[in-house]
Amino acid sequence: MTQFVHPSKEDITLPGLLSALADPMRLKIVKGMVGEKGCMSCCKAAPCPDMAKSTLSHHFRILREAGLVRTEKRGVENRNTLRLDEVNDRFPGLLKTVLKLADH
Amino acid sequence: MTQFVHPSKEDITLPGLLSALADPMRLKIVKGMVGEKGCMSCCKAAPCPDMAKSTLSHHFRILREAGLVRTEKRGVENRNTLRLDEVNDRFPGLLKTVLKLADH
DNA sequence: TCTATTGTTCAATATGATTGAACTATTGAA
DNA sequence: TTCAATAGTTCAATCATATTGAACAATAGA
Repeated sequence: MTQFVHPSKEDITLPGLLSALADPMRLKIVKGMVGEKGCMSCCKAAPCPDMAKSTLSHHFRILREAGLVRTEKRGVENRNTLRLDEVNDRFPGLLKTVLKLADH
Repeated sequence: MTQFVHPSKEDITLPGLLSALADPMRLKIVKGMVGEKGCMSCCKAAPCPDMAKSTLSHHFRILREAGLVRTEKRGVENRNTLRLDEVNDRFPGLLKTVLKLADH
């Protein structure tokens, strides 16, 4: 059984968030999750089909450990939810600003 | 003679900025430069006196290449200026948001 | 039960960070 | 002008992190 580790809201840090969002792949994943109302399987969230499964898994782990994403196992796939309220509560305006600028 | 390489405003990228700001040392440097009206020598900007000179030099190179800082040689020391207007012009609100949240 | 699907973990390699040592360039004083 | 002090850069070595293929685990459905 795989257990997912999520930081509590208080343990979310600004460097952790920025570092997680600084990767183009992960930024696309997060953007995609906002579009899909914050819930997505790992495969659906993949911004690039050529990316190795293990790399994708690694990126989701970074997003989890940064506190951006909550992962739950649902059947055969993972259900990933953006921790929007918690992140906004701790760092107001950050996600909104970054995601707005992420278009180009 | 040492020549400093700075990206043009158009070449500043969001991942580059986020990645540069994701490091606690560099975030402190940038914060310090805002407090000092955007101009500072490398030594003065050091957030930690125990840090090796070469590490500090490396951090300033990252900040330069991200487009956050402009470095000019002035006598024996370097004059580092925050490229506030250019960064704000290209990614409006980003610096303000990040720096406001950087306090804690 | 057998197979396909979804994702994790592991080991190996490649890429980036950190530091001490050596070097360059400027300033100021003898 | 020569010498030492100051401020940073560059280089090479070491250490940490990212990336990927291969093997594995767990669930769903035939």
